[in-house]
Amino acid sequence: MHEADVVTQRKRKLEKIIEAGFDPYPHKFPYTHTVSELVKQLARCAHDELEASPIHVRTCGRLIALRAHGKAAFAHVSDGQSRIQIYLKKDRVSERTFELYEFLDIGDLVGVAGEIFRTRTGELTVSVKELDLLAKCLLPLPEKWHGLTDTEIRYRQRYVDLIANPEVGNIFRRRAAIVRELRRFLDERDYVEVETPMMQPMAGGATARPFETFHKTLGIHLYLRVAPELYLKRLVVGGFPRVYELSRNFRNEGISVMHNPEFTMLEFYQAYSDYFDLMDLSQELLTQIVERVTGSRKVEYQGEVIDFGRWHRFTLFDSILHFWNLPTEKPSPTDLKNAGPLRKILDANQISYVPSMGAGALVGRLFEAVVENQLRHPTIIYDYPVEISPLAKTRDDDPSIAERFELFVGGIEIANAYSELNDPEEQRRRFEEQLKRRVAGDEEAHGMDEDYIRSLCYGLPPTAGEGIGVDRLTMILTDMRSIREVILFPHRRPESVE
RNA sequence: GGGCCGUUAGCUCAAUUGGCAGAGCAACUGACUCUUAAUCAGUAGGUUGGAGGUUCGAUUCCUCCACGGCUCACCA
Repeated sequence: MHEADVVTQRKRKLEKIIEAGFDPYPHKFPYTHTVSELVKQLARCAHDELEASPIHVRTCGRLIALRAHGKAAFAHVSDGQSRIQIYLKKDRVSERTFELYEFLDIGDLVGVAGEIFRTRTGELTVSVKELDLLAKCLLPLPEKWHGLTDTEIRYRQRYVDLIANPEVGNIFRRRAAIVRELRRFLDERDYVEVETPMMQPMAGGATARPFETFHKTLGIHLYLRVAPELYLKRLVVGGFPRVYELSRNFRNEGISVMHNPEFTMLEFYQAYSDYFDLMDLSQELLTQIVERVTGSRKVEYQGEVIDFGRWHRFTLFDSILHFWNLPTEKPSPTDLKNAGPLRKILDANQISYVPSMGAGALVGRLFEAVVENQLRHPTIIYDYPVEISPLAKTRDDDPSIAERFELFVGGIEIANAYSELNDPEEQRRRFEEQLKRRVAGDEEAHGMDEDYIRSLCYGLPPTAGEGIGVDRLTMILTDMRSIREVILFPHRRPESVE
C-alpha cells in the first residue's frame, strides 16, 4: 500500500462525508472538558456513582485507536497529553452519526458528546450520543506499538513524533516548567528581565564564529549574537544592578549531541558581587529548580542518581589532582603551571592540543580529558587560567588565574560564571590581544568593541555574571542524552527533494 | 571535517554461504453491540536510499554519492 493510495482512500472518505451533508472542517467545537480534565476530575468516580447521577460531557481530540465491533465500536481520543475511551453503539446514536463513524480513520480529529460511564473492566468511557468530525487526517499515522523511532522523521516532522510518542510532549512540558521556574527564581530576587539585540554589528561576549546577515536599508552587515553579555553589562553600567535575559544564542559551529546552532541561555548579572556570591546563588537556584520541577532533589540521569543535595567544589588545579585516573604518574602542582611538563603529560596520554597553546590552555585540555566526565554530582570548578577566560577579572593574589567557575552535572557543563572585568584599560588590552589573533586568522577571536569600552569608562560596578545552558539543564532533568531531544525543531540538513 | 555503524512495505523489524523479498501493525473487503496490542476469515501493498561494478544470479560482495546514528576534533 503506497502512502499515496492511503491518501486517495481517505480523500474519498472525506468526499463521502461531505456528500452526507457534514461540514468537513467546522470552525469550532464547544466542549465542557478537555480529555485531560475528564481523566483528572473523574479518576475516582466509581461505576455506581456515575450510573446514579450521569454526567454529560463534550470533549474533543485526536482518534488514536479504533476497535470496531460491527454495530458498536471502542476508540481512544487523545488531547495530546491524556487519552479517554469512547464507546459508540449503533442503537444509541442517530443513523447519520453512525454513518459518519463508518467514514472515520485513526488520526481524525473528533468531538463527542455523551455520558461518562465505566466499562466492565473499569475504564472511564464516554458513551457517545453525538459525534462530529473536526478535521480529517489524510496521512497514515505511525505504528501503535513501537511508535515512531526513525530520528529523521521524528525531528523533521516533530508533529508526527508528538502524536505517535506522547512522552515526547512531557519533555517539552518539563522544559517549559524549567524556564518558568528560572524566571520565578530571578524575579523573586528583583532581577529585571530585559531583551537586548539578537542582531549585532559585532558578535561579542563569547569566542565563537557567528552567523552573518545583511540589513538592506542600513546597508550594513549584522551578526546573530553569540552571547548577550556585553549588552547586559552596559545595562549594569546604566543602573540595572540585577538583570537577566533568557533567550537564544547562535553559534556557527559544529552540531553534536551537545550542540545546536541556536541554543537557549539564561544570562544574569549581579552588581556589587563576585564569583563566590554566584556559586552560592547557583547552588540555591539549581536545587530549587530541580525540586520544583521534579518534586525531588534526586534525579536519575542515564542510569545514575544525581543528588542535588550533594554539592562539591574544587579549584580546577585541585580537581585534576583529585580525579587523576590516567595511566601515567600523577603530576605535581608545579607541572600543571608549566607548558613543558603539561605537553609531556598530554603527549604521554595521547590527548591532542594545538601547539600554540600556553600553559593555561594546556591545563584546560588536561582538565577536560581527566575531570569533566567524572563530575556526575553537581560540582563547581573554580579558578580558571586567565588564558582561556578573556572576559573575567583576575585574582588579586595571582594574575594568571581568573575569578571564574563552571558548573558540571552528569559530566555536562551547565553553567559558566565569573567576576566581570571592569577595568576599561585592561579590557582594551585584552581586546587588542584578541584582535592580533583575529588578524592571525582565528575566526572566533573577539573584535574590538569601542562602545563597550566607552561604557566601562563610565564605571561598571564590581559585578559577577553567569550563563546557564537551558537546553543542557533540560537534558539533565529529562534524562536525555542528546540536545536534539530537548529542542523541538533541531537543525538538520534540508530535506532532499525527491 | 575524520573513524565506525546503519538505510528493506505508511510504521516497527526479519531474510541461512550470493539462490523465489517476509511478518506484525496500519490500509481494504466481510463477520462481530463491554473492547482495550480486540478477535476471526480474506485482499492489496516492494525499482531493498541513489548511481555504477563483480557475478549465471546481488537486500547480501566492491566503489562512489545522499541521509542518519555513535564517536573524535571545535564548541556551551
